[in-house]
Amino acid sequence: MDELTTLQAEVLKTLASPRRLEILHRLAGGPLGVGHLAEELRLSQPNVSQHLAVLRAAGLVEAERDGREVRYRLTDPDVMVACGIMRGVLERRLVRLASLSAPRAAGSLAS
Amino acid sequence: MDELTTLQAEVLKTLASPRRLEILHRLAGGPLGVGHLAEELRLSQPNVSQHLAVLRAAGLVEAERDGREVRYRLTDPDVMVACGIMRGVLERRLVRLASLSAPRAAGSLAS
DNA sequence: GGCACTGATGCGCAGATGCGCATGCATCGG
DNA sequence: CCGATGCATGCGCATCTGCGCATCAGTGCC
Repeated sequence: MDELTTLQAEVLKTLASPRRLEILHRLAGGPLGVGHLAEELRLSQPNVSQHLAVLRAAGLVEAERDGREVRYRLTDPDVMVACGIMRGVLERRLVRLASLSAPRAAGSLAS
Repeated sequence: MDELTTLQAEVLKTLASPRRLEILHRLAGGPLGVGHLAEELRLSQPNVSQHLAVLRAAGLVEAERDGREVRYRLTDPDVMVACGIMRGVLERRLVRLASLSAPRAAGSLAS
């Protein structure tokens, strides 16, 4: 029905991978080559390349040749802002879970 | 490696469905019963129920019985804020695509 | 208790995804 | 031209997901 919703689901599906999230986080610090990413993330080069292809197809990253290397960079940093908000929510959730199992250790001030 | 990243990927995977996104958007307007959702979204009741179960497992919604009905509501509205940001990005992207195919009709002011 | 209503669950199939692995393609140096 | 480097692609398999359908379970009314 709503095309925007469909598109958003596609993008979210692309983001819904720990490896791709890691890749994006690295790219948030600046453009990087495939080999560099593969080394830092301890992943095989083909694997990283595939994930980057997926991210590129979703329009989340852009590629640019620089000599023999191919530099990838974030297309739209705002996406990472959205991810950051979500991370904040999840962090709070983890803290909450931790304080439930050990109330006197954490934020029991609230009660 | 990073547990937060893994958790985030799980949540994103849960969000990566047009139907679930629609459900969340409806719930953003207030708690609703399963049948109500199914009717509005033109989906079968079992289907909606399954999606709600998935959303509940991810901690995105919470359920509460009210008589025979089961009211579902958003656990954390901030998640929808993140979704909103992403929607904004995608909207802009769609506009950009439209203006590329018909430059004189849209935001050609920029040039 | 019996019945109607509302929601949850089990099952099976079709389609999609992620991964490792081997291989193909482009670029640069000799 | 040839080898080396850096990246992309194709393939096959194991796994997962979403959906429809039928059925089960909880609740309230009579």
